[in-house]
Amino acid sequence: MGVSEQDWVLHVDLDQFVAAVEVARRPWLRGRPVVVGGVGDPTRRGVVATASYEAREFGVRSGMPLRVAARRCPDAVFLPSDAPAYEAVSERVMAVLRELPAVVEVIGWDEAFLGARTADPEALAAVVRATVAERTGLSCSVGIGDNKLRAKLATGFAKPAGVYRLTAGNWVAVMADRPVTALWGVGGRTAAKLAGVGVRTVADLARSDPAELAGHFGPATGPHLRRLALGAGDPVVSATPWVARSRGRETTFQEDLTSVDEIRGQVSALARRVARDLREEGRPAVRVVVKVRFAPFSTATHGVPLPEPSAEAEVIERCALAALARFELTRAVRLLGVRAEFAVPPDPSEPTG
DNA sequence: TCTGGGGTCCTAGGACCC
DNA sequence: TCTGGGGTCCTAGGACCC
Repeated sequence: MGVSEQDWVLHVDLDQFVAAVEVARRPWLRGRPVVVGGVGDPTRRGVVATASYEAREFGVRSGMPLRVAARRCPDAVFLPSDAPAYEAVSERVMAVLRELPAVVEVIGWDEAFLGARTADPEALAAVVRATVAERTGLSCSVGIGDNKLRAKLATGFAKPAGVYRLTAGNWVAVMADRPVTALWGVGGRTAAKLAGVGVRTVADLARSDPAELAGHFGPATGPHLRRLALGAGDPVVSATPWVARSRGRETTFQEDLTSVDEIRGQVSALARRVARDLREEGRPAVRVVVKVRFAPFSTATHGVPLPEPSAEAEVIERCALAALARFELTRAVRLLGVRAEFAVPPDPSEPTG
């Protein structure tokens, strides 16, 4: 053996996944700007879930209001989100990945970590890309790293349809001068707060004092931010399936709600919908949380514990209405949500009695 | 520009207990 | 009188991600 084998993390991310699924079943859309989101009507409330690369050329980005997307790209084809279709395709892709010589950890519809021991991770990445393309018709990008953080960030440099390696060896050269938002887990709010103490780049953050960061961001988050800037991350890929902590449903109304009776009725409907999801999953909830977004855009939540674990529609509904009763419903409501929380799964590292 | 829907995790403050 | 010091649990809010 000429080259020594080593443990690698590969991050596989499907290119413009949702748009690609839609184009696959409507081949005449290939090459056109496609925007998926909301109910597929840019004159109504909703945001962009995914834009095809052709639409991105016009400055359309995910999270952008659909009406803004329509202004930037009037010729785009607007489609509604079809979650069940994307879930079905996602499952096929993950099944294909599991046939490869690697441990597969699914982290979303369109992405997964692969753990593998190999002397040539680029060769494995090429096999992943070719196999996914051949078996599903979808294009993906692959990031190679010595931990999950670096592999995930590497994918950003690999896109579209490429492969990139980011390790301790090139971390400083590639990342040091980038803004802190280049890190996975640092968003605009944290970046603004960091800028307030003179920290703008990944290098700035890497040389910050963890204790000082703890003072600004909390005992866990502060030091964690600095570890991110150093490129430190979890190197272990696990195939153990994820156990959900909660299930919820929420709706933004096309017209704000002002009638208390109507608000109650909508919360009842959402609660019954959640209860159905719980029964299909076969897991009882222990707590129900109601979310209210008032016009123009302020959000509050109230929750109530269930008297005992339950997935019964009557129980979930009654508790949701009890939670709703704790709000002062004096303003117009643009969104209502109901979320059911499960009992926290036992921590396998804790010894039991 | 006017802001979806699905989630997860962390933090701070108050309640409560000894 | 003018008031400890923790530890733990619960809740609401905030930040982030896809």
